[in-house]
Amino acid sequence: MTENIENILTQKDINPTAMRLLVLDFLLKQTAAISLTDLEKGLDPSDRITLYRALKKFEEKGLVHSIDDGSGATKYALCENDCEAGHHHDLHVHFYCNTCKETSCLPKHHIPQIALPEGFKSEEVNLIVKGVCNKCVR
Amino acid sequence: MTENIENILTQKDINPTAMRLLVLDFLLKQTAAISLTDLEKGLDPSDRITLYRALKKFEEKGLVHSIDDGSGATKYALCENDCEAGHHHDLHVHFYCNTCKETSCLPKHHIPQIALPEGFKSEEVNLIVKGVCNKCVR
DNA sequence: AATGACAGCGCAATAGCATTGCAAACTAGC
DNA sequence: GCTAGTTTGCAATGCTATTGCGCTGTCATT
Repeated sequence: MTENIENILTQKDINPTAMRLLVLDFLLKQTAAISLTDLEKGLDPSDRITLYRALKKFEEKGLVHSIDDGSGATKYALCENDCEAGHHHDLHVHFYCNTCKETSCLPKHHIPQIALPEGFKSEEVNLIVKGVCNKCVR
Repeated sequence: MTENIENILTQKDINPTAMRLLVLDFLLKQTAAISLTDLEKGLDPSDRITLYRALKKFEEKGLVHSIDDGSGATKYALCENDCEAGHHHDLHVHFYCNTCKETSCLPKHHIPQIALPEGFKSEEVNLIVKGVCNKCVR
């Protein structure tokens, strides 16, 4: 069981330490993107800085991607399989629910091509839709 | 001359104080969206808090809109004419230049409709394109 | 088995940003 | 001129990201 998680790390060239296994395990259980504070609360007696560095390492190695949803805190979520170190493919839409404050990925919804004016070169696109998610709507 | 600026404020139901005239005047001179810190530096011997509250007031009254470009600092830019108090129409794309760190509005590029999954309700869309702007590209 | 290099971890500390409370200064209406 | 309400400036708070440093455990080499 833990073998699985460990494999994920080693495949991404990340040393599987106890702390990192915990973090990855926690991430795998999430349905939405989580902030550093969420992670800290989820893994109670843990140091915030250590978790921060674990996430940074994961991001650097292409295991998670970070999302800035405008809530002030950076959110993190596991990447799709096709991400590589330093070369993210997270060109999908993120959804921020104004009610439950959860940020989730909508990987099926690709970001449409934006026609930029002459001389502009696009390197990255960030599309956040805010509203009410399917759990909060009624 | 100052008459003009004053009129803009009164039309938006904002008391035209000296400070606010200065802020609006500064905003009118900008080609890109500016952060609070930019504003503070541009109007040198001014209190950051006062400027912050001026911008808040402007935003509340529909004179400027705020943009979170992921740089950590909120940027502000004047609205188009069709904005009203509490009811913004800033559904245009924002461009963040990774080189000069400037954020500009691309009002001609409307945000395409995003088809959300069942049960999701969109209230606001935030589309930031990052790359190199026409001044920095070569 | 001892040693040394190194990675990871936890604590402390820093810096930048948004935001609020409070008291002084100012403005407008009476 | 006086009072009420608005605006301003200072101080302070809280949250976030980020870095430095020393301790600890691990692993390889001798």
